[in-house]
Amino acid sequence: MHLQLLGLDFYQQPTIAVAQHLLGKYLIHRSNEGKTVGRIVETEGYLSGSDPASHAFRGKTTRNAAMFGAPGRVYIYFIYGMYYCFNVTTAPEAIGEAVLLRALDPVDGISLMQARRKSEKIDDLCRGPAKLVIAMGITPDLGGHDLRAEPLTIAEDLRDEPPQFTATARIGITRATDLPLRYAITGNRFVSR
DNA sequence: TGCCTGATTGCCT
DNA sequence: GGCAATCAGGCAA
Repeated sequence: MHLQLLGLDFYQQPTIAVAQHLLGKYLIHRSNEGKTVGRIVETEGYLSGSDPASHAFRGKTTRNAAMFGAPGRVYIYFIYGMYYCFNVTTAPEAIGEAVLLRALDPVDGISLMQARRKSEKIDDLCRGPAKLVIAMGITPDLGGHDLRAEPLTIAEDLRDEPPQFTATARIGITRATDLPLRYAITGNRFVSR
């Protein structure tokens, strides 16, 4: 597979555009356990100011500080007392916006994903924001990491056509449930729900 | 200080 | 389909 790193300008696009353009891209993590690769098939945008479902809605805090930092970085947060969710920060500094990765198509390192997830089911390895974090071996110490650098990067396969996607309401939130900020590759079997 | 909720998941009925 | 697990942050008192 021929992969090429994304350019910096990618990270300066508006959050909604980034959420859509991340579809079809590859998330690559190299750890001492091995390499895992997943194709992004489902994302959600979280905006600033007008989006009460966003962690950034009430302003910058210790927890969400990464959202207000430089774009193209990792924002990872602890939720429900036991899980982590993985985001890519998007907007310029001081503007708290990010894109949540909700599902991946397992591409490489599948046996490692199965071991981490304690599950053999390919379809279920990365179908869900906390599941993909476990399968990819992403840990909270990667918070703030620059995704242009190892060990965790995002790349594209130039042979890929931009995928068709569907926009729907975001999942698992109780506020701003009307905003169509969830994007999923149309008909993809690895999309959550 | 105390209570409630959450960008979830998996187990139980 | 229902609900427990498990804890940090937000908000009321």
